[in-house]
Amino acid sequence: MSDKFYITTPIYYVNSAPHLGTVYCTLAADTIRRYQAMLGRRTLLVTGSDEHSQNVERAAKKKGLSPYDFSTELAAEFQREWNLFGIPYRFIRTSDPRHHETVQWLFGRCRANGYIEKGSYTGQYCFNCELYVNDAGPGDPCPDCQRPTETVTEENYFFKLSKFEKPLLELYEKQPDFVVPDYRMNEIISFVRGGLRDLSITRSNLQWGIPVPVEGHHVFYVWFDALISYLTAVRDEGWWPADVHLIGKDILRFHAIYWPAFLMAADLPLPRRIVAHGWILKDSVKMSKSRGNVVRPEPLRQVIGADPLRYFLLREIPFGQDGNFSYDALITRLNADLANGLGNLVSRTLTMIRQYRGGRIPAGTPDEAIRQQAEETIRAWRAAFDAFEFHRGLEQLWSLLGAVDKAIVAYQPWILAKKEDAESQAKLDTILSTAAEVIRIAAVLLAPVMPEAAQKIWSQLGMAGIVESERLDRLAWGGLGKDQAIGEVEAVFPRLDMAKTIAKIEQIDEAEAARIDALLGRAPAAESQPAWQRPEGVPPLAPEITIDDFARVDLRVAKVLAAERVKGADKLLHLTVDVAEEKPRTIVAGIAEKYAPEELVGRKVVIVANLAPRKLRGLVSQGMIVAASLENGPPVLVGPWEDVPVGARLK
RNA sequence: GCCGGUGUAGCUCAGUGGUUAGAGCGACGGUCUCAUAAUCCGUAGGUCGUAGGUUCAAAUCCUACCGCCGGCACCA
Repeated sequence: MSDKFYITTPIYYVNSAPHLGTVYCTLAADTIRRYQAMLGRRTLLVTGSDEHSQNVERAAKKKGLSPYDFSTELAAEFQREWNLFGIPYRFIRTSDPRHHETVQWLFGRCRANGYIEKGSYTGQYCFNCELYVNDAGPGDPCPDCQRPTETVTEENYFFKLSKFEKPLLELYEKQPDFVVPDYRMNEIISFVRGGLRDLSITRSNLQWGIPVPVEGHHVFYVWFDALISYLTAVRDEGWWPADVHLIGKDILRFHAIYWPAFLMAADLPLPRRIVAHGWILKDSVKMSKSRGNVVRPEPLRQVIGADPLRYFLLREIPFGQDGNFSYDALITRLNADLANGLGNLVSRTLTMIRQYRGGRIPAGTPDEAIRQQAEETIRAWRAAFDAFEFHRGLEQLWSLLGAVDKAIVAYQPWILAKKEDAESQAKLDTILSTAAEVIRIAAVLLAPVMPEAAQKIWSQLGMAGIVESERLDRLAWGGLGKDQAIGEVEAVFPRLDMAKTIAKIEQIDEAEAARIDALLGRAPAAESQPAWQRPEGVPPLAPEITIDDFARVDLRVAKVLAAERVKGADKLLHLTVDVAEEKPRTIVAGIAEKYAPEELVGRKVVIVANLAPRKLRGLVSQGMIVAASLENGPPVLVGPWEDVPVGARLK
């Protein structure tokens, strides 16, 4: 087993400020790092900022800053957040000259090994998403943002990803836990089995990026930039390879396929594991800027504290799965588990020790059942944390705490205290020392999850030193000092009032939202009247066109003669339509989810009649049906209000 | 359409062949008093998605179907 442990979070895109999702990932990484440190390893957590992109260029311009200065402000915002959360980290910025060097160096190695090739590429590009849209035709909208794509031809450098199909599959086979959870590993395997295409890794249409060391104006594609920061951060220091790349499930493919392929091409060691977590949903709905339901972390931290938030996120959400966040669930769980559970147990135990034993933890014979359960809990905790199943470890520990609460009631120490016989006094010593010992063990186990609270409990128990310098691999029953004097007793987890707590969070959130808008250079919401907001699902207007542009589009009224489902496709209908031509046309339309074939026959619809034919599922579609829809909404067919002969042109 | 997962008490989930199917939370009733209106006890009566099948015995294995989730394909 290695004595070092290097973990990374993604480097976060400076397009937005930290939100609950990034905080979740970073807190989890911090917990894993602390856990590993308590196993005696040298540890390092790297996080950072991903700064090169056209979006950043644009946002900076809007704010009147250079991309670098804009990014500097945002990078500072991230660092500030991690500082406030008490997370030790090393921060890497992609704009750092050291990083530029590393990327160019890696490019050089891949090239020298024959895995880089020059080629040209023509495709539909979405400037908003900075993505090529596979298989899109001219004028097609972007699948993600619905904005129109533009036809772009670039001479680019390609990474020969296709050569790594086999090596990657061998890697996955040899290391089935390369990707965690296992169902994500399966997804990756089946994706790679489906074949890999070479990857264009340079762009010539932006400036704000890392220059490719060749003639021309190329910069590197974001993924042949961002991923490499994991390497830049620790070059020549012996930390590489990373032990864990902790990421969100949305960027798994880049980490599990591209990244190992880049490293193989450059003859470098591969990271040991890619661990993908799920998304946090707000009230069961995905968080997004357009929905305006993004949860800002600062108000939560300020009102309930970093530790309780850490506990909630790791306990409530089975790691790897999507999880739900709501104020109600948060406060309910914190009150139940932390205030009523752990906090109250510490409080009642220490109070009894003070009242019945003068503030000294008596040396007693342990309660055997509790001792056994405690030792089992330590084992289970280790197993759960090694497998990134934090919620299971926490669950186990809490059932131990519950057992202690039950035992206290069974022993009735308040009655024992009033009896003077030796047997009663011995029993009193047993329950008090047993409870105190469990609390000591809990403090050590919890230290990676709630470092501050664990330290408080540790000190209240009268333990000397720093709880995090304890070794989890040596943790066992019986670590209390003889006749140890306890410290000052104080509530560690105050009970939260649901309504007041939520009100406080929302109040702080208002100011925080405004501060972040200003930081990102977004229009500040006018004070008197709220800024107009585009209704959900309504896409922004396409760029202006002239009448001539419009005249090039030939829209015609057509009548559906026949309709049937297309085999092997959910969304496609095969339509035969009459457009007053010599022969009826075939049109393949993606409306099968909304319209049954039989209800279409005989209807008059509008088609784009002069669209270049396109092959879909083996059928040649000669045109496109006009339908209206919101983003991701069902299409609604458009037809004439009054009857009009087929073949009529729309102008 | 293909691949994978999943469907268990109001909620979140545990339970991979064998006594009357469990936990936590929430709710209701009761209790102790060491404790943060905490703890503890009891109650809540869930066709274990549906229909078949295998078996002495199935929530647990098999088949089909339905719902949901994810990936891919496909579309807009």
